[in-house]
Amino acid sequence: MPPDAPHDTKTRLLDAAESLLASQGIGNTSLRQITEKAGVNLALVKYHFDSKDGLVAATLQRRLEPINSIRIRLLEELEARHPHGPLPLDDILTALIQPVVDLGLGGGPLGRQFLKLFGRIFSEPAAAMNVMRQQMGPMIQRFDAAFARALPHLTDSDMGWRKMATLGVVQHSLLMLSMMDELPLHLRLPIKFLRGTPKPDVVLRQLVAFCSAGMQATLPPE
Amino acid sequence: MPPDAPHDTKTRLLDAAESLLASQGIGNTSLRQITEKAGVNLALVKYHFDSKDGLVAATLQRRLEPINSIRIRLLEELEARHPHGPLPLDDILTALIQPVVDLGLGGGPLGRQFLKLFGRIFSEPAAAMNVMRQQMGPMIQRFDAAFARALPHLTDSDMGWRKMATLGVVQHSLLMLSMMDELPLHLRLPIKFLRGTPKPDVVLRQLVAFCSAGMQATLPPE
DNA sequence: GTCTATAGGGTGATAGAC
DNA sequence: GTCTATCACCCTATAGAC
Repeated sequence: MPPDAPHDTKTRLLDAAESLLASQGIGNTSLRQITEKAGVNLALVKYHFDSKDGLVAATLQRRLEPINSIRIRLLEELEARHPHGPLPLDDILTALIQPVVDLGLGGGPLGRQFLKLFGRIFSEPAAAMNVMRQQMGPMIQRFDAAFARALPHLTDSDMGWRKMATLGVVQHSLLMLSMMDELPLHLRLPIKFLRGTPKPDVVLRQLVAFCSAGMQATLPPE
Repeated sequence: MPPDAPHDTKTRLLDAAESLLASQGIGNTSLRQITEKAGVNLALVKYHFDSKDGLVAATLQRRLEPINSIRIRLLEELEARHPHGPLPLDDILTALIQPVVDLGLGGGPLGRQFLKLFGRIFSEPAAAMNVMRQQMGPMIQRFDAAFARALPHLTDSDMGWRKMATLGVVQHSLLMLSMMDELPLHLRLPIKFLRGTPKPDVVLRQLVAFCSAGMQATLPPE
């Protein structure tokens, strides 16, 4: 237990869980590892979070909620600046991508930890899926109208494919970035073009450019 | 054990492992579950694959190897058709994406199973990473020259970001598609635009269009 | 809120007989 | 190649004292 560990038991459990879940995955992390790292008694997991699933869900929720709040705030500000007519696509994508990139790469190693956990979310089972439904679902739906205003000529189906692809770009790129400092050099094939940790604004610029172009793609005839 | 189960023990273990690893993830699947499903003695895992990690690696390898062989063959055919000058970007992307989509969605439910396992690869720990290095790394490197010929004006760094984003699109979209028939309706937010299983050529067309546009994106000034 | 103690079960690995 | 049996350890959940 580090000397500056928070005194609140719940927070200590969440911090320890976040770090271990990020580096090992959910299935491979035990409550014993978490409580030991937190310097907290095993039984307190049940008292504060009821079960392992409860702790995992709370860990995800703690970070996702503020990120999604900022996303929606940015989107609302954008809508206020453009009350009529089409919305600038790049600005919508920035509202979607900037908060998670900033929180992940802007701060210290804690943010990186969360990026990794976030990158894993879609691959992990039920516990994570519940958070997806509560946190990500409503957020994405909130963006639907904005995307439709920016690209009014797209069918629902075409738009669906493109939103899925956009989420994939964000998810995968952030997972790769978060793994950078822990992969041995010879395993860094997908990101060997990077020297050191990229700055948030560099990441944002690249991801927005790719997704924006993809969103506006012309489908070839069938 | 189904009546048409293969008689080869190794194959039975690989089949059972593939199905269980896909639906539960690596960390949440035990050797006992796998051997029971395979109708095979627990100790035979050690004999044939030495360890759980060995079995997991072999399971991934069995499917990735033929997919990556086809990818490289398609790429070579493309290069033979265009011995000089720029390569058509969409054709490169098709060579990269078509084999995995076809194997995943073209056949029966077995392919779908693999798609899910494949979609999880990047989130799972060391065992999977070894296969990445052996199977995916060389394959992606093989495509590097082709991409450079198609987009000669891109810097190495810009190209790196775009290749990463492209892999993210493929990885994430296929994972979502493979989860379709198992997610409850109310959890299908990211793919609710789909009715039923999409045909491989529809998926290919959408993914190639998005990635192709993203690859050719114009970066805004910093 | 926090603790001890334990129930009840799962885990991967492996020695050694056939 | 296949089996049984077992080792040594890990797991989550929980009852009940403080």
